[in-house]
Amino acid sequence: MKKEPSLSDVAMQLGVSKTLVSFVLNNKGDEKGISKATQKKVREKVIELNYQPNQIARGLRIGKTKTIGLLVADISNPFYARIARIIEFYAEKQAYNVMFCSSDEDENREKILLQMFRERQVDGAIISSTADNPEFLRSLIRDGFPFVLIDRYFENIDCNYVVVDNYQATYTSTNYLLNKGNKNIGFITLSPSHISSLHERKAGYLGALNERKFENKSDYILEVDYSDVKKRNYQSIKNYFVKNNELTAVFITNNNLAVAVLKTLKELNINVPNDIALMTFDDIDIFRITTPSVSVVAQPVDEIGKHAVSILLKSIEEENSQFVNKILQTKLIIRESTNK
Amino acid sequence: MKKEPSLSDVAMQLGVSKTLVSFVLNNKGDEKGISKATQKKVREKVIELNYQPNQIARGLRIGKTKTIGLLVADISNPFYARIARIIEFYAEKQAYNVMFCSSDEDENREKILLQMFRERQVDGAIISSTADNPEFLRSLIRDGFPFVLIDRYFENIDCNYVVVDNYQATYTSTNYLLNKGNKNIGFITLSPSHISSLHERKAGYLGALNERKFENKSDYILEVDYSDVKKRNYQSIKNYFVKNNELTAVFITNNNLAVAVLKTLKELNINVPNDIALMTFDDIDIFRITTPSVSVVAQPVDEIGKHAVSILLKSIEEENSQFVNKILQTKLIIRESTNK
DNA sequence: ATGAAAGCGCTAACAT
DNA sequence: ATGTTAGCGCTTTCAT
Repeated sequence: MKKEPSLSDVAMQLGVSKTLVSFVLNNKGDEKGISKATQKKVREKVIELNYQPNQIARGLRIGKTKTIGLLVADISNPFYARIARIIEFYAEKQAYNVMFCSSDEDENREKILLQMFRERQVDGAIISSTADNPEFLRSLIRDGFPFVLIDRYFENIDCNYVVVDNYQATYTSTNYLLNKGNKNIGFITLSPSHISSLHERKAGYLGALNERKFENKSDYILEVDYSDVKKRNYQSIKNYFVKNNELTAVFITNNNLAVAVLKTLKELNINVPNDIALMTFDDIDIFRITTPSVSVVAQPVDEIGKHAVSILLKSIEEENSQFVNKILQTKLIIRESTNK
Repeated sequence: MKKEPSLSDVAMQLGVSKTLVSFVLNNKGDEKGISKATQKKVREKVIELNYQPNQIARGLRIGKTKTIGLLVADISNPFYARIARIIEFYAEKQAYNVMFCSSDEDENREKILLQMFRERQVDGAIISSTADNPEFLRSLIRDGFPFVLIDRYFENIDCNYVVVDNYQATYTSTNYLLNKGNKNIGFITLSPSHISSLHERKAGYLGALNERKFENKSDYILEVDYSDVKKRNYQSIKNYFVKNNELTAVFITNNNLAVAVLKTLKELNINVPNDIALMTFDDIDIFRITTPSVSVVAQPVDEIGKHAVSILLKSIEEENSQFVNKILQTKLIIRESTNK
């Protein structure tokens, strides 16, 4: 790799100081009273040499890298991929760049990746945390490292977060299914189950059942290992449906899992919605074009990304800004899969 | 943000030199003959202070950031999201991090983003280029900036790339459809059409038709604007099917586009595969669970990502390594959508 | 077995 | 209107 021209190359060739060149390039030329003529000379030389400022050096000097870290379970999950795109969009508007990492829902990996982000001096991070014991988040707060949680938060940790009202979402959805006359409603979710969003989704489901005095059979709740879904091992799902064939509806807490369930039902020759109604979290493309199309709880993905970035950047740029907590509402979209 | 402890904090508190601490932390303690006892002291102090090396400073000093850039059209396209995940996986193994950007198939954006990558001193980049006039890639080569193209390459630019045999892929697919007795086979692709992969896919389709002496009506080829797909404006697709209702099969060159077509066909009440057979590029989850499931040309995504990283890192770490060109084979996966 | 000092490329306070 | 200089936190050569 050829050596790139540096500020001093530009300065030297022009017979001026680095300071001057730096001022001009940072648009402080007028403010600092650099003559128009000199400014022009500088800009021309920059183009001639194809000089590109070294942002690493700049970052070291000013203590900011204009980079933010994005830490999610899996960047290839359409929900997170979509969020990544939105985050990129808003970050770029303010000249920030984004670095991503996938934790694979592994708490230990999450810690390591976060540490890596910090060593690389990202100015802050957007995190979908998988932590069960989020002590390490406390230490981020103690150090004043700016971050905002998305999708999941922790009751006993006071920090920035942007989440949706998961309880309300599944409470409403379950009621919808009950009102359609379903008496045996299954619930399929992911483990690790300590994750706040999953936890609350389950609570919303149970809340709706209890309120209507429906018994909630524990058999009707299935927790599938994240790693099984990743490895496409759907045995537990198959067993679940074989065993609980009196179910008339099922709610699924995550898009990946819903895909797994749809595949399994297809294999088992169980028809949606005639044999069983189906509803899931996450409005991704796929659910609009399946036959039947799938009723979903849509998260306001754009809003999540937008708020996450704006809260983070505020947190980075203003010392001691207050923590902000944003709880967004979801939207129930009814399609064919719940239409018996 | 609290000031982080630095190397000299560690050194000072221990009453030793920065050099020594640096040696120990870079595992050169033994080689440099630092006594075991001192090494132990250093490591303990590091933990006590929770010292985290500043990789920006390190990067400036050694001229490497251990970061690679990933530039694609849209990180939220499942094909690219998947590749991103793979690239992350292999990069991490060698202690590299990845920064991503989406060009939106905009050549000018691509140039700017690439420049930004260079200013941020990424050690190299993996690029799915949208360029029509790829002169700026030549200047990367001139500067010795390491990069590898994926998905698309340029005939007259000698550089690293990892692509699939697109001609063969559509040639085989079209022949499959012809053998099934289809006489009027449509072809729906994206513009900008100069992109090598799209270009070759079209050539493969035409090649198969010509060989069998089938006339290729230009009406049967539809080019949809990338921006229309993004904006979910499917009017041209609708018109196409209304106009060409003698089609018995259609091949689509990209997953996003296929989703758009499936939605449109559903709206128009055109049944797949009874009214029309359908086949597309890219084996993403969605196509396995639709009814009917969709026949696809599967790209070896894992292989693409794996090779891209390994070629790039080699290119970064070895001066004057030869350019390598990898052309991978696709796999035709037949599902229900072509089963009349 | 350990340290001093230079320098990566930049910014900014302080000259002049 | 422009220049000198110190220093961000690290690595590494050369001393001792």
